[in-house]
Amino acid sequence: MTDSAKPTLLVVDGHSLAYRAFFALPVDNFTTKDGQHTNGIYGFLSMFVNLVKAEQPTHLAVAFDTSRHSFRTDQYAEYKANRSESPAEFKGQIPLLQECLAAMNVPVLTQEGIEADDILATLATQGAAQGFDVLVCSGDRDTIQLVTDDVTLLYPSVQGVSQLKRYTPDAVVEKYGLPPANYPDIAALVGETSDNLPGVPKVGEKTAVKWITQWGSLDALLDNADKITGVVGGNLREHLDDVRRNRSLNALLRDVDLGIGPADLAVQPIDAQAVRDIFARLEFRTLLPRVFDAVGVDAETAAASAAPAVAAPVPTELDAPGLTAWLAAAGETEVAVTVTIDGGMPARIGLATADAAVESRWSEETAAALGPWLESESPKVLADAKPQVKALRRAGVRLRGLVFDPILAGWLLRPSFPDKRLGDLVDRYLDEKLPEADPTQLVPETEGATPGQLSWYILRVTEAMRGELPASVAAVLSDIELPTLDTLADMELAGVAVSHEKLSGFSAELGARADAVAQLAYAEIGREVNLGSPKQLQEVLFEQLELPKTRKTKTGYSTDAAVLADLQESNPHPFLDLLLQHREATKLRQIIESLDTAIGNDRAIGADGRIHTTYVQTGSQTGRLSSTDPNLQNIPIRNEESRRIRAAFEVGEGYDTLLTADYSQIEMRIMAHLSGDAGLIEAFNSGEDLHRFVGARVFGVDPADVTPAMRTKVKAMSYGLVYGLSAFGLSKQLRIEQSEAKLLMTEYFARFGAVRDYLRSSVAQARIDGYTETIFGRRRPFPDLASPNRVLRENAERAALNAPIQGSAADIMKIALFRIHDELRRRELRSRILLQIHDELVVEVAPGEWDAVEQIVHDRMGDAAELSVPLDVQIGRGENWDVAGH
DNA sequence: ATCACCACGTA
DNA sequence: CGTACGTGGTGATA
Repeated sequence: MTDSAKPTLLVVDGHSLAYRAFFALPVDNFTTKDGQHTNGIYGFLSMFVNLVKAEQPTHLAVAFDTSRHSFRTDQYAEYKANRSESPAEFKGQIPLLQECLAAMNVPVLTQEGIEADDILATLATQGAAQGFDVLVCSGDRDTIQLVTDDVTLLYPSVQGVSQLKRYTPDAVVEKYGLPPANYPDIAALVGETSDNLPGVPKVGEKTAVKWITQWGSLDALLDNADKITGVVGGNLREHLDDVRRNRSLNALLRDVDLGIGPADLAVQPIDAQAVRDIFARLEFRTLLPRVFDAVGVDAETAAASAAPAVAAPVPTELDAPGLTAWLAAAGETEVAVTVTIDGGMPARIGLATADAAVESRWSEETAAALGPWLESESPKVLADAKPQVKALRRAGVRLRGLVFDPILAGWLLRPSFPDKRLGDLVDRYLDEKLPEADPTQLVPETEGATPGQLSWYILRVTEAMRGELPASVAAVLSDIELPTLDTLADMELAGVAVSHEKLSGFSAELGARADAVAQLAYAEIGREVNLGSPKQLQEVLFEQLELPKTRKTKTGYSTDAAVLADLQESNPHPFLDLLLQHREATKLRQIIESLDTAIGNDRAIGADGRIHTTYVQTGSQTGRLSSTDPNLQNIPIRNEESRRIRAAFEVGEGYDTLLTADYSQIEMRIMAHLSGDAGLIEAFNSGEDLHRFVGARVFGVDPADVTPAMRTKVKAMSYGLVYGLSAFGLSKQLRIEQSEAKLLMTEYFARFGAVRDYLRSSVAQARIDGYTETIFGRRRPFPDLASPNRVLRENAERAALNAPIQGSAADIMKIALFRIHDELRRRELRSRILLQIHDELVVEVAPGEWDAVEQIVHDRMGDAAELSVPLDVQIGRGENWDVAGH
């Protein structure tokens, strides 16, 4: 039992315990979606938080080995030489575990040439001398020698890392028959297989203890070795040097110069935000509350632990004249604005400057007082501005002067785990807790922040974030994202007209076909199964029909379309084709149904015969938009039948026609620009079809002699390049031998070598910087480029190779998007942008405006960026999206 | 109800 | 063993 008056020092051998956890926990249950194994990290942290909670140490450190090399291997090259290389799946976990500990503000100690246990021994010795109760936690038996009245060893049992056995001096005597200080003597005689230290043959623990007890010490025993009788006596005499060597090596260093001592290891409050971040990356969910619990902070208040929160001002409720006066006083200072929304319309509005907050109900009078200021260039900050901008527009107010949106800024800073709510940003950048009402309570204990208070927080978060925004990222925010936000609000409000009649007719047709095909399929196999269930299909295909097993998935064997097509080729069966037909019909029908229910589904607008998607501006890691509710960026186009869906997207009433505009090969053009490859640049400047031009070069023929097969091959190669395609992937896609794919790549790079050089150097630069950058300065971090896990690292390499290309294309499209929007408005044209599908725009053109609109769209897309190759824009026109898209 | 997984639509 | 997304069904969990 520890004396509660004494401070408690807990020192842990991180490496050995994580290694035990690695083997104790099934790796399959502890792997992130990217493929990072986390079982060792999880097991260690799980044990560690239990330990901290149970022991309540006042001082704490975790030690790690630096490498296999140490002063012991210098003395004896065979030391631990029998140990096999630790698995790669484990190695990669140590740096991540150290990151977790750093986030928890737990000191991580390492020393070149010194093993973790020597660090433990040094700290334990110093701690005991300085009046600490010391707890040593290690999986290495040599640490038994450290046990004294002041030092207790916690040793993992064979059952697992969570069961720790306490070794006090009494417990050591009970188990080994000798006091802790003599344990190394026994170990030296017996030997330690795991350290590759052979002992005296035929001498086990029993004999060793007997000898030491008899002679009092190892030295005395060795001095009197000639007095030992029998075979073991002879063995001892023959292995005296081994025993001396073992004893020398198993003595832990107690005087390592660590530069710090036990007193420097006082337990620190954890960095709750950092813990959340690293746990999110490792996909640990249940561990988070346990960590907060162990350190005495509950998860909800953890964020507020460090800094004392400044109380938000109590906002003053103002009427219309009050608002006018307040705004006049605010002048041109930056004001944060929060609009609450009810039924799509503004309900309340809160305004804040650095030292004051006011708010008001939205009414005709207050709107009239606020309108001119909201529509002025006076600088404003809104968090997640788009829905608020939309609500204001519905109320007839066009917000201008938006200079910052912390949600967008947060996404630009960390696109992989964007903070979605203001509360997340308050946690991260202010280290405070945003007051939020508990939605589960009818009468919440804590009131949620009011709009005025929210605005006050927004302003403070903004100030904190500006300090962290690199200039190039700040420029992306103000020059690209904020103007885009404004445009997207109008696009979402406009919506796109979709014909319910066309859709419902087609849906019924497909439904009837799906049913008929299903009946035929059932007949083929003699029973009814759920054709939508991969699990049931596996039974049919691989058990009943005994078709060859296909690509493995996590839960069995794949039944996807590519696999079924392969099966149809090798083992033709009518069921396969029927299944494919059924899949196609049901998939199309499902898309149609979801579109149909989305028509006029926007509560705020009512049924207007149009679909209003939501563009998620923070929806990608590369800078692209995403589209939800419904997703209008994945409407089918590939085959004739699916185009009937596009035909249902029509020009709306009061408008004349739809215009589609798309960039042709924008990513390859960006590649040409970034790589500066003379051949590729020439290809785009020549006016020749890109793939024909490239094909001619690669195959050494005239452009006119490039066959369709050649064109297909170089086209696949060109597109694949942007994604980091391998020879294996290329051969699979083109269904050619790997050797041929390899040859194709060789020939391609022989002609377009600068492309390869660029791709390589861009990944290399990302490895140095830790992030990639688009032409316009948008960044994307890639921590996994440094991972020792090959799969993880190579995935990161491909994504890093793609990010500047896809991201630059997204930047260019956004620039074109808002410039078109702005010019249409400036010239007071009624025509409006409806949709953005990454490299395509759909515009609704008002009567008499075609020529002007076509010109604007073409030119603004064409001159959105100045590259070393032209940006080619294809324009289409028609009464519906299908026709216009041709 | 919520989650993971599979499958599949787009650029 | 090619990047970036969102949706919907199934089947296993709670």
